[in-house]
Amino acid sequence: MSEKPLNKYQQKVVDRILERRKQGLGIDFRSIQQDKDNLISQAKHHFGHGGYKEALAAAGFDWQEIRKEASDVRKRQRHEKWRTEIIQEIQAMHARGEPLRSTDVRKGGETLRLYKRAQTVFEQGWKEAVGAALAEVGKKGEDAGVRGRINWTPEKISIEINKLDAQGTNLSYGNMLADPERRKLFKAGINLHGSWNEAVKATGIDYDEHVRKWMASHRRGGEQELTREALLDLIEERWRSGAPLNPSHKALSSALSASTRLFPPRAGTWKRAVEIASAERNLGIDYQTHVLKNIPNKWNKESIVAEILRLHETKKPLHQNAVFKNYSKLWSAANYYYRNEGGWAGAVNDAGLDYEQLAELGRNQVAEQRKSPFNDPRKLALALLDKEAEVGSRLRYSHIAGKGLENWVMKHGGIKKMRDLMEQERNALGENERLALAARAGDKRAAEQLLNANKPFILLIVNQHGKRLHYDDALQLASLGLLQAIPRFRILKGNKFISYAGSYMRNAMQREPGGTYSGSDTIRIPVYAGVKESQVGQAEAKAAKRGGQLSREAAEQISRFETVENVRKVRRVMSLDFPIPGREKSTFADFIKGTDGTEPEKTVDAKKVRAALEELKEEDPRLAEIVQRSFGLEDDEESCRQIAQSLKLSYECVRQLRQTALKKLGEKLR
DNA sequence: ACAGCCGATACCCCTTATTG
DNA sequence: CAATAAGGGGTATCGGCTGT
Repeated sequence: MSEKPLNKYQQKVVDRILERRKQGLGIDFRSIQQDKDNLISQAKHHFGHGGYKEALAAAGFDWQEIRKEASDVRKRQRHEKWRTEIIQEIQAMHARGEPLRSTDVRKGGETLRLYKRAQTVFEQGWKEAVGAALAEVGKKGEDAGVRGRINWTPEKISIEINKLDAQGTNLSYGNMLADPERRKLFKAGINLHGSWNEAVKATGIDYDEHVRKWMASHRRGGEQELTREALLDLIEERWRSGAPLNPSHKALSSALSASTRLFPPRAGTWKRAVEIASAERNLGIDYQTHVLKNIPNKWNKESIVAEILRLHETKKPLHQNAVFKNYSKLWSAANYYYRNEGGWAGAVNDAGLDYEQLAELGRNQVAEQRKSPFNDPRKLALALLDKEAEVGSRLRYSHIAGKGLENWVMKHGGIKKMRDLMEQERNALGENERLALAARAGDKRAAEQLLNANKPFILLIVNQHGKRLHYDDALQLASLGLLQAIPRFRILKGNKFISYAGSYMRNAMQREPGGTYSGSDTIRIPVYAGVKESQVGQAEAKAAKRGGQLSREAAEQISRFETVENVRKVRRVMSLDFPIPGREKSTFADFIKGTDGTEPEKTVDAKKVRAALEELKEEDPRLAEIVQRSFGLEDDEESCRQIAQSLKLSYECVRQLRQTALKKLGEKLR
């Protein structure tokens, strides 16, 4: 803030500043730099310390203000640019037929980014952006389903109902309920009028009449609404020819609907139709004995009471909503048989229970069930661990900013706190579960460790479920199964990894060998791993030589894998170095399973194994030989088939003998 | 090497709408 | 109605960049 008069150089600088200003150029630091103007260095030179700041002051500008002004300008420019980008993108989305409602675009990913940006650029946010975008193509936001929240009033409901009616929409309860588009209106109608029926009636439409008309006009092609006479004819004819007359019979569907129209009121109309036919045509049908007896009806008061008691014993909620939803047959039966005794409540009371009390209990129970598990911060921490594994890096706020998890995280003190809790929970996990998380996050070594650590378990599963397969195949399938389980494993569910993986392993092996499993699912690896890897390697090398083209020979070698992806996948699995029963003798102990299968991970001292093996040799040298050869204790390990060939036994026989041998060894090691 | 700037993003909190 | 999800506003921090 120099009060001193300016020298001529300084004056020149000030003039240049004013000149820029006059031309509408920016006079903030950045703009000048961007224009490669030497004004800054001039100012520094002539104004000394403080440089440009001083010069600005001398020119009568406040540095802070100029800065702010400039940043505002940039912001405006940026926003202007965004504005067109956003509008273009929305139009493109609209053209692609993608949903434009804020609830849809806010779900995450690119659209969420677009949405947030629209919020900063447009004063009224997303809604305005969509409106502007669609206005350019001559449409309104409503066309894309965008609408604000609706404060429903009876008037609005009536207007909407009238609109739908004019469009020829089926206003029946079932149709409204089924259609998510109309759900809001439907719910609002029920809320404000007590029932949908009332809502429609309040609009001045006769609900029953409407539904009847609609049904009639939408009758499937060719079907004619039966006349009264035709209906009676039909009943008579069926009765005389001995055809079944019970209403559940398929051939009677149109007759049934006609009966509701011809013989109202609705309930029991079929019965009435039959009775009328019987009376007018002198058929002498007794509905009760001739028709109803054909209907397999398990319900009566007794069975209803029994069913209620059964449900009560299994602690199922018995308030009417739950029963209506879960046991609709029981519900309608009870309401029918107890129609004069208080309906469902009457039935429950008849079962000797207190309905009011049960209803209260049931409601509470349901409310409890509905409560999110995340009320427990530890559960939330587990979910976050899963999430972290899913994204594969340290969990950031943006990963959970999808509102659902975010709200819970906030409720429990923010993400920093949750990170601590996550760490605690992680430490409380078992080794397998920790490894599974790491593996899911993309840690190859963790996957490898997981395989190694569970070797005994894999062997156990292979022995139990891989009987129909070549042993080595089974081993590969089982280990693939374990790997498949990794990305789908969720800590939150509270399962042990190994029990979860078990089902994948079993599934993998139980699939038909040679079956058409392709793509990202299981691949069957038919032969010995090392051989296959070298085959694949060779094939790829040859392919590379030919500039990516596989020779016929090479293609044949790998053709079992069907696709290049599968070949790669095989390579990946191989590179995990799955431990085919080892060449190092000391690892053998790992393969002996406990006979009860409860502690497959228990390992045994190698020396003891050797002793046990010697013992076995005494008892049954053939068993010992099979074990030695199949696990390569003396020499290279051999497959069951190889051993079978040299012993002149069948493959299956050798496999069984090996199993027996392992079992015996296991017992000796106890 | 260090400080300051700046835009973007991370983080947080409170209000309001929706849901069951 | 209670529980949950969405809406929307704010401050703090990050990380790239520049000038000293």
